[in-house]
Amino acid sequence: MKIAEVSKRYGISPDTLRYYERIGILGEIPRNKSGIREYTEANGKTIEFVKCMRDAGMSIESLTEYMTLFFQGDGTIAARKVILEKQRDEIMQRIQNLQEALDRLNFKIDHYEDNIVPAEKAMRSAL
Amino acid sequence: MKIAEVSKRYGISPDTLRYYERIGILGEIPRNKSGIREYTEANGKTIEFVKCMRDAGMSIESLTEYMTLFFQGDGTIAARKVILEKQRDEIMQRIQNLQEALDRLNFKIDHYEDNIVPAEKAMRSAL
DNA sequence: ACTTGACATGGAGCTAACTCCATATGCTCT
DNA sequence: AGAGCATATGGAGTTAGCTCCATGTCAAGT
Repeated sequence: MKIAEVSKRYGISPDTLRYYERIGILGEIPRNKSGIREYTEANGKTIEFVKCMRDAGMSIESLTEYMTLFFQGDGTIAARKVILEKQRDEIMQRIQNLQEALDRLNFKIDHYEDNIVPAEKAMRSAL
Repeated sequence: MKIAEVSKRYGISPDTLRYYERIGILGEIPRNKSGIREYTEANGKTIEFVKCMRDAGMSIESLTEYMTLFFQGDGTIAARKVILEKQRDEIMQRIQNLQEALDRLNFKIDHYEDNIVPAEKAMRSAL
């Protein structure tokens, strides 16, 4: 598939796809005889993984490091696992932060009711 | 308390604290007679909230909007609630993304074992 | 009085991660 | 063939959110 379709399928702009390729995150994307990118299904899988990790806050730097190792083959499996485990820990930390903020927001939102109701009462009694 | 203590207590650099103040996120911080900031406990509560929301990915822009309304008093309660609810939805979405990435990472990490073990066996048999 | 260290201010600088642009080439349709 | 549209490339520009710096003031210790 061409870049426009990949862009649409994964919700990543063509510019960003070319950028990812340039910095080595996607490996080499095959081209047709006139130099146009023809993404394979395997490329699609990579892109989906990258998108998922980016959405989870993994840095471009870590992704580049991971993918570079990946493209080097099986000899790098142990090193890659270390990166993934570190990433997992960061994500768990992030989930904890988010949960804390969520609890706090829910508490605040619930208590806004306590304030709004009297405020509305005051308005009504002012009529 | 002075800026250094606040910085240490909440893990935010003095530069960032001054920056937050400048863009209106913290309101006016009281000064002593020689112009030095003397943060009150209330300022501390605000800072803690800001830190929590920033850690949860709330943008500076949204925080500024929210805090500006907050400092305008009770008339803005309804508007503030809307912002918090929107933020809550974003956080829930983010948690979902993170959970998805986490599942994926755990799956990958578990399967790395499947690859590493044969690789290690190969090494041992090569000795 | 002098040195030292925390603090203040305005503005410049920085990093990550895109995003946009000018220019060029190629495919497709009529 | 000409029009119109997708794509390619190299490089500049953008945005968010800080972070650093030069310069200056002030309070406390010696």
